Amino acid sequence: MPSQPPVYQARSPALKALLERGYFEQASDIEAIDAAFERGPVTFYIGFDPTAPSLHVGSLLQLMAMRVLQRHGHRPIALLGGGTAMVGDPSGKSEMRRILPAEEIAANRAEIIRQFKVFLHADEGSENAAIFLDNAEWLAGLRYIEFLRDIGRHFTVNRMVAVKTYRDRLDQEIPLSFLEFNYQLLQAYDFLHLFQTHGCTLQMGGSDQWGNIVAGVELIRRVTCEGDAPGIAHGLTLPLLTTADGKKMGKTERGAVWLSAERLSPFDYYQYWVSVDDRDVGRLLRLYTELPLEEIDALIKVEGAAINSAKARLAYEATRLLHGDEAAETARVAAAQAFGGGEDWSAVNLVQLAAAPLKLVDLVTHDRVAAFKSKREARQRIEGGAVKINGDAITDPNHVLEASVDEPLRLQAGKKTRLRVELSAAEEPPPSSDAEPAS
RNA sequence: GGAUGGGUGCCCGAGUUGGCCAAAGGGAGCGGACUGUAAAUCCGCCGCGUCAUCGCUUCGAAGGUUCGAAUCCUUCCCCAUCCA
Repeated sequence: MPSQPPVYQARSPALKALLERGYFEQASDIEAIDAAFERGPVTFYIGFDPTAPSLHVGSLLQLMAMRVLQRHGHRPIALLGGGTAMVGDPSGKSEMRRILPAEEIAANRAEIIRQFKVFLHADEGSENAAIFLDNAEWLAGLRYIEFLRDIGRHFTVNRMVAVKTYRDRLDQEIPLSFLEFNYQLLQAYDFLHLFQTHGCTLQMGGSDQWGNIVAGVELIRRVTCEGDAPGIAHGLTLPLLTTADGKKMGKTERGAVWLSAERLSPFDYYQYWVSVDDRDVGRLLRLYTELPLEEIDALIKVEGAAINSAKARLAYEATRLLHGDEAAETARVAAAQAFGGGEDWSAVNLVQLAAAPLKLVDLVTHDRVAAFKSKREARQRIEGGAVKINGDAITDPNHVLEASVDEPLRLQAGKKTRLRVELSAAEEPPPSSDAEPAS
């Protein structure tokens, strides 16, 4: 059973904000964390997995929480798991993950750090400027024997096996490799390292990270209690978001909702938020925007279709935070026109193709449009009335489109695809060139 | 290394007396209707193909038997459990 919503009355503004906005799931010692927040700036960290070329809205939740704390004067460390990524976190996974080559992980790093910087300030000279680190720095050079002796001895397998992540895997008799089994030690070691080198006393993470986080808290206690100044560290987890219909937040069939504009245009990002389930709007406004709570309450206190304006606001604010005012405004206008039956699509994405005359099926499956997966499917959908041009359904897949002279075609394909298409005459077809580029 | 049970389409999961299997069923997804760019519901689609009662490629891999194989044989690879 997930723990009940905490009734804890926070004294520190920082914790209060986390609680009110819904970022809190559970903590190792909530009162101590509260007290620490009150006492002064706390250095805290969250680890991010660099196995994808961009973060997505799942990790955005963590960033938003960090942002809240940073705004309250605490110092965030965004840790890139370049080292642990080579091991692979088994948390919440039923199968061993593909292990990425080091080069690929390194290639993802720059983009992810860029995204960190959108949400966390790292201003020179600021007390609580965010710090960006990669645990490959200290993990890559670890020596096995030393690690076992210094760190490994603080862990008992009995305890490790009791951790939910591992226990589930064992109970279900799904193989858990020794490699994965070590993940927890490495993450605990990260925390210890940050504790010792940066005075980091709080680790946060998704609720699936609970076991790993607690392991770090305990490791710090064990290691430091041997010295003269026992150290105390804490852990706090954020809820694992699921949408009202029970799916993981941020996953669509078209893939994850990426933060990178190259992988998901601001318009599509905006669209993601506009089309969330009614029941999720309030929660998402609290988590993914910085609107005051009273304003959010007012927005969602409406009946029926009026909730759409709250969604529009959610989409606008979320897009603004990530892509900036201008992109958000463009997306807003484009969406309002394209989906509101407007004819002014000037803000809608424009695709220019030099391919006229072109059959409708070919247009709709063109790489640059990609509304349907295959021609076969496209044909079926077209015949079913899924495609409209300039507002009129066209049900003949072989309908031929000529070059658009005056203004681009307004193409509607299925529920979500809205594009402007500028068709110009095809260039001289390369004479059946098998003259492939010499390579 | 040995024994046993397995590897089917995005996922789960039928199918193994050889043809009626592009492969049941469910889920997910997609499209349509209804709506509010929501949910629920209903209908349709759901390997690919120049648009097809046609073709091509799929049932771990490679061969083989056969008029014909996901279904039989051989070898190999992988996974799980137990034993060493």
